[in-house]
Amino acid sequence: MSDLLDRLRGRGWRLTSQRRVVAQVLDGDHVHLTADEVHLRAAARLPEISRATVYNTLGELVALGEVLEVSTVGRAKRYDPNARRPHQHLVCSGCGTVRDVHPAGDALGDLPEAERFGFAVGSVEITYRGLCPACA
Amino acid sequence: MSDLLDRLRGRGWRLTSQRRVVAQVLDGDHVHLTADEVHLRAAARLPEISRATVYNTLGELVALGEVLEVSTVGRAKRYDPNARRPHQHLVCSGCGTVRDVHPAGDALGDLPEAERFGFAVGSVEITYRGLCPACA
DNA sequence: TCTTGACTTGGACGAAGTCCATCGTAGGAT
DNA sequence: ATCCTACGATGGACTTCGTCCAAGTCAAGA
Repeated sequence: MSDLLDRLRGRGWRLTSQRRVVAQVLDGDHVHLTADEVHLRAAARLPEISRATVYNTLGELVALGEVLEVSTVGRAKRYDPNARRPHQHLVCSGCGTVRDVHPAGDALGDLPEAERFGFAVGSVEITYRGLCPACA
Repeated sequence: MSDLLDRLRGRGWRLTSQRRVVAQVLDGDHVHLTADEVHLRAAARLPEISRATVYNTLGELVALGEVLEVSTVGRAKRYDPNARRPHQHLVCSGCGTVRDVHPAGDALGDLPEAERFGFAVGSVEITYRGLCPACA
């Protein structure tokens, strides 16, 4: 965790108490929180932190590549602090729960040259959708 | 197109002029429209159509599997009328252009049983990201 | 043609997220 | 140790995207 704070300081970040708290919340456990949940947990430690600051900080962490945005259909974005090990996501269509998964194939390689339309393809994002045991 | 209307009638849909117009708009050209764009185009043919009806109709078409929701990063959902042939999307990180692509692998099969956490996995959504020739 | 319940309407409502003017403070300068 | 100041925080208004609802309308079967 202090690793993260160190990296941020190394990039010229001012270490405000707000940013420290947001970083701590994200590092706390490996869940996929919405911005609102991050705000809730951050406010437990620093009651006066504002929503705008949480949004700003999350946006900056995403821009720095320290945190990933998980695109969800029709729900609030979720933030994934596990940006360092590549993985994909399994999303419950019922409750929105997100789990990290590690499929076997090579999706990038599976896209034939003829299908790339001259694009410089850099990444693949795979989302598996289904119902979790509780929602089934 | 009348194929689509036939299928919908076969499923017990009442064929209202509003539903007809939305179906026509979606069938018109193979683009990836937002709900608002669908409403705009539908209103060109049937000026008094309401936003609520467009949302309802799109939701029903998605539920019936006639249209796909494309998850976009942080913007409005897009609706893809090309639901009959399975395909994935190639998105330009520069300008946002979306192209349909057809990768070779079997992404669903690539997710090991041990990685499914008891979920009933039903679909995979793959998004390739990169820069199109114009943006590169 | 009549009837009826499915469909549509528009406006209020709500959730998620952005913007902005103003205030506060981290951290370098002295 | 204190001062300065630009960067960051604040909170409330605003925007965007979408849902809900009560009341009115109409497609299609009897």
